Amino acid sequence: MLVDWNVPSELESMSEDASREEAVREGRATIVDVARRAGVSKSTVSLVLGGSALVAEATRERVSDAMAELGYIYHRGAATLRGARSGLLGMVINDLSNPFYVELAIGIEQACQGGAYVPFVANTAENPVRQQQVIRSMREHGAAGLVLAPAIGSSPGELKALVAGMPVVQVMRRLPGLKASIVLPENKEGARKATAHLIAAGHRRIAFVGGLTSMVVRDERLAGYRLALQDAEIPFEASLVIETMTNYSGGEGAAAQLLNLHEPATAALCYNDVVAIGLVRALTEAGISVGRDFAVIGFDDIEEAKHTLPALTSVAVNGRSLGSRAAQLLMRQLASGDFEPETVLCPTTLVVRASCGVSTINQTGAPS
Amino acid sequence: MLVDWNVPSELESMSEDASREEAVREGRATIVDVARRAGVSKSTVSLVLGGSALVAEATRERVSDAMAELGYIYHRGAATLRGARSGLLGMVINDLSNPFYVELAIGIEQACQGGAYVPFVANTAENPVRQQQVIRSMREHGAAGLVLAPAIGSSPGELKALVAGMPVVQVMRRLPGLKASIVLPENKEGARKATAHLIAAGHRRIAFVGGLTSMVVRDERLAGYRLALQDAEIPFEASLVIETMTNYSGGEGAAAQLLNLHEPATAALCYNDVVAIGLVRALTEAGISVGRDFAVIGFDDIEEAKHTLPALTSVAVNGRSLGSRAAQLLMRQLASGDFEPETVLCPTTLVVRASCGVSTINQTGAPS
DNA sequence: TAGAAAATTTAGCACGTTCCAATTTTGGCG
DNA sequence: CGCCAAAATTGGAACGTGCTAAATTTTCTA
Repeated sequence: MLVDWNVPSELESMSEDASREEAVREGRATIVDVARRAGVSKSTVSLVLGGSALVAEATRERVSDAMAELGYIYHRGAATLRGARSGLLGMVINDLSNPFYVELAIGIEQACQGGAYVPFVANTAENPVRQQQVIRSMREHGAAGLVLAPAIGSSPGELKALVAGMPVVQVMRRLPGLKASIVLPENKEGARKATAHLIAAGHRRIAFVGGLTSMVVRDERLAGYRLALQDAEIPFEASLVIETMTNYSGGEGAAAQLLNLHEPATAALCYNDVVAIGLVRALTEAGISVGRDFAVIGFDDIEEAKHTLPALTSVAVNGRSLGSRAAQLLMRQLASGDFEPETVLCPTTLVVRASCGVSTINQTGAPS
Repeated sequence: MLVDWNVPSELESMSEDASREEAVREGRATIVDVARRAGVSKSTVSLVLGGSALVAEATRERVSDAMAELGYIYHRGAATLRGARSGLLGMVINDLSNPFYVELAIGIEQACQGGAYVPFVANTAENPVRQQQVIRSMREHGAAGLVLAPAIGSSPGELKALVAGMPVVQVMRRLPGLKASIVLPENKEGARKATAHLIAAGHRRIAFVGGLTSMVVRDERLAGYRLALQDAEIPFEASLVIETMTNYSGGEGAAAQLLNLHEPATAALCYNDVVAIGLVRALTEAGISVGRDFAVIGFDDIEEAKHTLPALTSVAVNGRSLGSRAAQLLMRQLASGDFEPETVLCPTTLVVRASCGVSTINQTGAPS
């Protein structure tokens, strides 16, 4: 069904010769309409649009006025057809209901502000099928490149064909088979630092809570956790590692398991802040004072972490800067035409707040 | 700078006659390439793409195979040029760092799942200038319609010209001069209900916290608050209305003001949950037990509200359904071609949790 | 003021698609 | 076997823009 585009907005004061033709025009004004109105050729209008230095100041002004009067809107579809860049950057995000990925998206957006690109977000909701659709759709619309936070269970094989010849920057998760750049937080080192902090505070029964075995990021964080234990010569204990969904309820469900252990945990490093907040909540409801009787550390340092009670100690990943880095990398690759994969590791910082119950006194204490 | 598109992906097994030509081809495969490979004309390929019933089953299959082999990607730019719908729905959101608007965006996304449209998010960060840019960019890319959560301070005049002839559905905020549909929560009634609830619990010093006078939504919620007071014959007191930024810090800052009043407040209805959470946090830190000594009610019922301590009582707006409604309305208008403005009011529900300290005992108590 | 040089403007094709009208193929039936 | 209708396929003209090469105008130089 064809809808009537247009409805030429109220134009006052047209020159008499132009008005006849414009009254007849259907659809949006084109470069040719502008040209006619300004009394130049369409080539000149095209030059004005491109900001070319070739066109005389007076002409440029006349053309600009004509564009304003006609409510001219540039037709990018036509331009890409001719080979121009679309100026679209696709961002394919696996879970927008997770605040961390929202931060990531905002970071990407911010990085695009100055540049010539407009970001274009889609949420795959961890659904590989939807991810395929979304990426295809972005290509169809001529996206110049992709920032991809892959959905769990994406198959690199299918993606490979879909993104052939287009630069892709992965964030957070690495898809093994995909030849593409990647921007990652220092997951392992961050988890190591956090765990070491708990150990330094005297904890020895430290749990790792959240995520599922299939998740690459979790593996990295878990590896950091194990490394810290190893450094402190504390034996690793499988029962202290709890798999959950990575949402609030996941964390809430883990509380009981931690407390019912034969020898209960006294501290937990969580896969991310959302899980940690759920855990804190459930522990508090169970009558345990988090920060005094039990230490919890999260991961990501989302905005919300500052505003829980007690405020959550967290390994700060800074989603915004991660997103910005990814977008910048992508834009740089687009500008240079060199799509050689790069890996960018973003440092993590342990932000100590009340939930791990470590006052400055303990921080300098002996490591057990 | 022109970048090399393409890099034709590894194609195995081509028929000998086709291989010569394809080896030479630059750029992405076109409908003509597919046609050649399948041994049909480009018109037939176009019909296959359109799912036309005209084309014979055997032919359709041959064409589909050719498309798969060549990694053909539909070029929407070219199609819109010829008059086809772009299939793009623009979503212009004022503040993606507010979880409520994220919910809204997710709702829009979900509504688009089945349909023929792909949503296209942009965050204006409450910046009217950026909003202009973003809307312009969306038009340039051929967006068929817009869901618009207007930035504070948007000027309807400028927008009007920009969206002329394109259906727009506003959400949450109404721009006075703009002739466009709008989807709104029942702000006034929701605020009235919440306030009445506090009054029924015995409170008489009830504050309204958050937002700035220029905000239309706030005016509506404030009106509901005043209405409830009036119904209970409690005089309105200007010092109980506190303006703040609509973020966590805004709520935090309000706590001191509320407690330092000549006659301190005992309850607060907040402009939104984010403000409410900030307020709860600051009150708790000041040693006040929220839910027992002080009642707080938020607005929006974001996911986070369930997970604070105490859990936050809130007027549930359901951002997702609001977003879905908006997207559905827009798609319906696009399908029918009838852009007559409509107003959709979404009901709100008071979700009672611990932060307003009302056990069932108090709920039935006398109203003052 | 002619002629050259510089500055500015323009004609026209190409891009990948859709749609219309026209053509070819198929199948049924006398 | 021929004819006709229905089914399937096709050629070619747009659509709005960018770019190249060429045309035109203006400015400068002698």
